[in-house]
Amino acid sequence: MSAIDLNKAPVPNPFGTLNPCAACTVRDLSICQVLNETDLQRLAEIATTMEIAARAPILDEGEDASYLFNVTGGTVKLYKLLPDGRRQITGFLYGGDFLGIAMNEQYAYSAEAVTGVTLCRFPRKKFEHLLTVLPNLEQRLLSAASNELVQAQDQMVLLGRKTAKEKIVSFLLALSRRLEARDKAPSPVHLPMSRSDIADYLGLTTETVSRTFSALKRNGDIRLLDGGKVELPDIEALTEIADGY
Amino acid sequence: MSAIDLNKAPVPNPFGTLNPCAACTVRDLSICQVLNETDLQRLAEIATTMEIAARAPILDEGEDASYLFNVTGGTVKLYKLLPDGRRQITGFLYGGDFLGIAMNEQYAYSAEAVTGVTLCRFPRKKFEHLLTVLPNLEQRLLSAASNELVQAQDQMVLLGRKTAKEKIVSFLLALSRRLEARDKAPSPVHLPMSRSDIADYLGLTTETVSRTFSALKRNGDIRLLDGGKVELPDIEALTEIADGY
DNA sequence: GATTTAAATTGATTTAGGTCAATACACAGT
DNA sequence: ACTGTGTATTGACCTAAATCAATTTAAATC
Repeated sequence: MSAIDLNKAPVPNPFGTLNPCAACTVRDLSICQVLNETDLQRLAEIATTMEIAARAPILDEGEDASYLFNVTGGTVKLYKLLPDGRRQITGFLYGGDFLGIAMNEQYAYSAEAVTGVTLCRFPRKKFEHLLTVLPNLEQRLLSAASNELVQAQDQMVLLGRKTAKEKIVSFLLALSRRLEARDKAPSPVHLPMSRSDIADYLGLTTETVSRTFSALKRNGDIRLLDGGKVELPDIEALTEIADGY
Repeated sequence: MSAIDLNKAPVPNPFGTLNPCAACTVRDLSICQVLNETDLQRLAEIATTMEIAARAPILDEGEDASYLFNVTGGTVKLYKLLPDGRRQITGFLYGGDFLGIAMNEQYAYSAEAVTGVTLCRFPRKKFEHLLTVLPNLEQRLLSAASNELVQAQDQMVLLGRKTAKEKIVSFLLALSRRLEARDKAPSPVHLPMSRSDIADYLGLTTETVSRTFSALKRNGDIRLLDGGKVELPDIEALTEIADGY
């Protein structure tokens, strides 16, 4: 059974026959950005908007890849498991991110909602057909894949060669840069995920994550606010820490 | 100055006005596989074949990404450096692999020839233009990017969560599977790269790589032949080791 | 607001893999 | 064959982060 069946059923389009994209708050951040009204309509026709509760599974590694998704709100984690339960989180997705570039006939990883999540779901076959007739969209997807690969390589450097402190600071800075890229203040950053998720993303344990946060706090490098917010008082200084100067 | 300038000058097409692709031994493994005669000719028109000596640089991180490449022979390593010299090798490329999917205006990593290497070089602007008129090629590139992303995620699991032994065995098995995918015997595998390269690929030190090879050998899990060849006597058993059962 | 329950933090101890150092080996050049 | 230079291996020791084990804090649930 598909993991998605465990979740709330697709939400009926609240705009009746209207294009749901009209109300999409992340359109300009997503792959839809390159589509004109006509083409957007064609994509909307194969899309279903959905809401997923926090902690609910979205898809499971190895499952037939029947659907692709656009994350329109909330935070999603992607992860892979080893047989004995060791887990590596390969990425976090936020509003505007596309879910499903990296796969073949089966999903190559599992995905789970970290917070409440809203998604735009596309049947894969139909989506792939659209790709063949919307060259803009295919180009945009290639560009997204290219960016993801660059990020993946940075993450390999982090996992293979950085210390715990450098890993944590790199992670915080990546979130900060993401805010900047969207014309928001680079600090504070929000951490919707648990210490254990952060640990599994950075190749550490929860204890080491916690200790490292405490040490950074003690040293004045960061300030832990409530609601999972972290203030970065000196981003320059943090950048030096992240790259181990 | 471009790293490529340090290498041997481009080799004049040895086939005169003939399409050099006619003699390409890895055409069916590369992105060219999807092109018909006419389109292949168009790609060949913007291509220059080159030979790079072992250890010579091919491109440098941060440099303007003026060229893209097809590896037609030999082994290439891709890597990123931290300011203090720590190195992470993000991948090895072999005949048929495409070099340059993951980048923006500048190269996101450095590339160096491990062995003597033959390349097919494309000016990026011209290549990108060709993409817009050869939809097959763009599709193939997207599919290549997707596969690379899947591989990158596997590598994150390896770097973040596997033990030294699991890392080494996973690496050997990946090479073995590559041989199988090309209808060759899955053992022995060839290791053209140094212990230090393997270490920087797996997030280990040369000493640990060496010790782990020795332990695997002592245990009969592998046999070290000369010429950098490694025999894998029981691939089933190694697969269990690689995933930590 | 009181009561569970889960998540985060901190402490004590262990260990896998790193570091430092000394051979051993391989092969390129004479 | 001999010699030199870089690479690989092995040994002794050390340390960053993991593991094991309490607490403390925060967030649900009644």
